[in-house]
Amino acid sequence: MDARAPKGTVDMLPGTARAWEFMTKTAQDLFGRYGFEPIYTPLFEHTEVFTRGIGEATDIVSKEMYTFEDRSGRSLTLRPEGTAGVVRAALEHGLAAQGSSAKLYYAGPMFRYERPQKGRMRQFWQIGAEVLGAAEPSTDAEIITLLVRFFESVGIPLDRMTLLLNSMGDEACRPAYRERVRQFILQKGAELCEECNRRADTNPLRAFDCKNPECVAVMADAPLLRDSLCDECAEHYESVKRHLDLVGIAYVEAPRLVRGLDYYTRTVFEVQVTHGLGSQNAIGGGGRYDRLMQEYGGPPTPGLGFALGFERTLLALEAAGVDVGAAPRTDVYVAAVDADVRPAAFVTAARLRDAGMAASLDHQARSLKSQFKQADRLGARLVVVIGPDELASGQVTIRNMDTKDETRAAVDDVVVAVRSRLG
RNA sequence: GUGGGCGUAGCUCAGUUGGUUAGAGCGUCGGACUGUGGCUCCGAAGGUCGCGGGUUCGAGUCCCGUUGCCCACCCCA
Repeated sequence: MDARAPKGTVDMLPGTARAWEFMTKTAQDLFGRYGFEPIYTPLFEHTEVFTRGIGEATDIVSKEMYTFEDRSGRSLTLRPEGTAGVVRAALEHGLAAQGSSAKLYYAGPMFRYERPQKGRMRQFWQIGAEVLGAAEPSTDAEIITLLVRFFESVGIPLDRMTLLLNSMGDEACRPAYRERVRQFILQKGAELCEECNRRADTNPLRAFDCKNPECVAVMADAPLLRDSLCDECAEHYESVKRHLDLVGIAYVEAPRLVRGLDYYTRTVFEVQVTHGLGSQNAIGGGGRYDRLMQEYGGPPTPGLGFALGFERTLLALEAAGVDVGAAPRTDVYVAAVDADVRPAAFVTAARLRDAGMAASLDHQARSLKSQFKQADRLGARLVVVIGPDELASGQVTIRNMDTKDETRAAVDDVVVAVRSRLG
């Protein structure tokens, strides 16, 4: 068989896995301080959860989903993002029912059928946070702050990230604006690429996302939503900015920032970095989705959240020269001189571990010399040597690997002796 | 879906105009007078040269196909 992982997936070997754990722990601690609680939702959902939530016309739904039928003929889809499932779960369990609110975070893999490249995988990991049942602009500022603080906490220098901010309007002002953009595109049709022309009817705002230089140039003259926000949206947006100012979170207004999921309303944001991501630039992003719960048939429930990518965050950290997650270091290595004393070494290591120390030993009857090499490689500060001599006198030898001092201790006292020597 | 680059030991790579037993560094294992590490020295193990065809007396080296990886487009985390 082919031992290689499927295209677009990777094994997270210990070095990467440690970074994953570091990021997860950082999030658990930080998000907890902001009042968020963990939630785990299924890795797959009924396909409709995503098609209705994310939007039929989006790239994700139209060409990137892992959709399959189970043995009963249900259409299921591996989650391409985390928000839809969390909102669905909140609806199912009434987590934000009747005016209550919920603050939830999750971490885990997402799946999108794409051509892999730097910072882009078919299975990729995200941490996300969602607030359901909160409409106030201070909530937007709070969750944006959390996102920025997370990146700071793991070690991305502030001067390497940019927070982009925009408002997408709501059902009161977006439809009219959308129509204006559509008209604009139709008018400029000849100057825009084929894809953008197609977008005119399906999702005109996405034309702002086109990287084609000519399209970018043309779209630069397109009407901006900022100039046609309804009063409520404009007010909300201003308030979000004021709250960010209050806590000193720097942002750059990006009136053309349009994110790839249809459920966003009002606030959208994205954190970009300049180094390490190849042709990608966003390490995290999110926004408000005040109509998503209704889309699922639930009561009107405002919501907002963000997601950040593990892989991209790690790339940004590496580019910034941040060393994440050192390998665990062995405190003490237990060396056996010959086969007769190996049971004693085995027991000694077990006792040291039971007492809370990190102990290692050889199981392959290697020479004493190679056991020392191993001890050195593992970074052991002490080596407990057990041999015929020691056993005869009921003692063990304890060598300090840094100073090379060797002392003896009674076998029965080895735990205490090692602990005191470890300081 | 489209385009470009690349696939040689566990890892990073060399392999001359096609020519005999495919190399190096690192890593691993063993050894350098009797039970002791980091440096040094010696030695060993380890390779279907991605896979399949073809050209040739002969191919890791050339041609075709295929597959995988990487990077980019698209879009996003």
